[in-house]
Amino acid sequence: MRESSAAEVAPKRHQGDLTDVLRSAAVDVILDKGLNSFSLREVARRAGVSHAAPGYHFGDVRGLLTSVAIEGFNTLYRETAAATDGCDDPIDQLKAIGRAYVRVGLQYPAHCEVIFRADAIDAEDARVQEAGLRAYAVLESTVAQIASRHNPALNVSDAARLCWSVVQGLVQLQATFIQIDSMCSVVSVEIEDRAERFTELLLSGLIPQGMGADS
Amino acid sequence: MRESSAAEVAPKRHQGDLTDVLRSAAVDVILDKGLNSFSLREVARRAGVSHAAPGYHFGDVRGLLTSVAIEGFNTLYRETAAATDGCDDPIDQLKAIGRAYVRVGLQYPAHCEVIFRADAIDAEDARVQEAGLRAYAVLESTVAQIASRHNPALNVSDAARLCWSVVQGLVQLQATFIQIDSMCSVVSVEIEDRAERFTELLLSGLIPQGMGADS
DNA sequence: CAGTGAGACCTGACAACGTCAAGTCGATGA
DNA sequence: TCATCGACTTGACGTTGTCAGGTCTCACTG
Repeated sequence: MRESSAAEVAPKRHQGDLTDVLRSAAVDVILDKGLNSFSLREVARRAGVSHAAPGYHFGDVRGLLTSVAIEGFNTLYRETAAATDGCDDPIDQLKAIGRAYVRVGLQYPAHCEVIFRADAIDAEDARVQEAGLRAYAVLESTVAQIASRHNPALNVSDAARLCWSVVQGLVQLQATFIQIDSMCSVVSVEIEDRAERFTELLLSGLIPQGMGADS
Repeated sequence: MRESSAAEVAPKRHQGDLTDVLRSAAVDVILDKGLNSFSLREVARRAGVSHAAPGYHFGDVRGLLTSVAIEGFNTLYRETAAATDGCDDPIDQLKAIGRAYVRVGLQYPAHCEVIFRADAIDAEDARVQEAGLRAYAVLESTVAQIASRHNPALNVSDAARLCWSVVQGLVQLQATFIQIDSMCSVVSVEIEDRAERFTELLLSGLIPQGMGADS
């Protein structure tokens, strides 16, 4: 995330990397206007450039959002990979991934909003696909380790996708959960805690007969 | 879903329920243009009315989409409730709910796309909240029965939300899964089968020591 | 049966948007 | 010195959401 100290005051020309400035302006716009009132012209305004500059660099709206999505996947990869780095036990790794995933969801909500919005980005873009696959691979390899150590019968692909669905659903539904809680006058659980509890519920299923996984 | 045999040819006046016609036209537009190139004017065009008619009935874009979301939640409630109706065993009920959920996702993709798109609809709308809660209650009561019969220690709220997250994540990620499969040259699993397998993976976690639940 | 009101929709207008074509301007290489 | 090229800008066009005001029809009153 490069600093954008220049280029924010008035229209200038021939900046080196306007793309970074534009992308981060785009994130800003998503954050406080939401994705469905996102506009290239607003991005241009915030970046202090002409209304057509974003189009020049990213082709069109999809192009810019796709670029944000790639950044998001890379962040997801970086964070989950880093989270698993410390620990050897794949079960701890899985918990760490769950926490990392929702943490990314909290810390970069704009990126996460864009990532799986297939109709808003160019999902066919090779760079998105590659970045996404790389992030997914972290999860799958952890699940594979769990399988080999604790449950050889486990279908790794299914289990990994189950985990992914869980965190993805959680990130998307958290707002709804909070709403339900408030309607039922219950104090809401923090999303990271929820992720932890979900992972444990999942785990006691992934491991037969409840061995391992000291909670 | 009322038939809209009239009002489709040319602008007419004082039709009884233009709202239904407009809502179903909206679903059509979402289906073949996607939610992010959704436009009220296109809806009006398909319904054969003036460009401002949708605005008159639904206030604005959010209003129309919110109305679609309510219809979606009601369908979800109807289908899941019907699915659980036949069987007594709560475990079978849960499986049936999972299947019903993804079936609704397949059959009414437009509604499902809208339902959890908090930024596109008015999530504060009381009717949406009520409809959503009603649909969720079906799931929670099934999970509660599972808990009382098979695992009294189970946190029902957590478990129900875990299940919800799973199906929600699954519906949203299915496209990505298919993409991954095709990149790995693997034949994709049908989403209903995937839901079935996910439910079983979940279940063997929800029930301690692997009792019950003949697979 | 004329008159009146209201509801349901239409017409017209406006600003904002995405996108494209064409222009401009600084740096770079010959 | 000049041509060229990349990085933007300017201007324009068609489309959109939304609002104000008009119009038509029905129901009802007297």
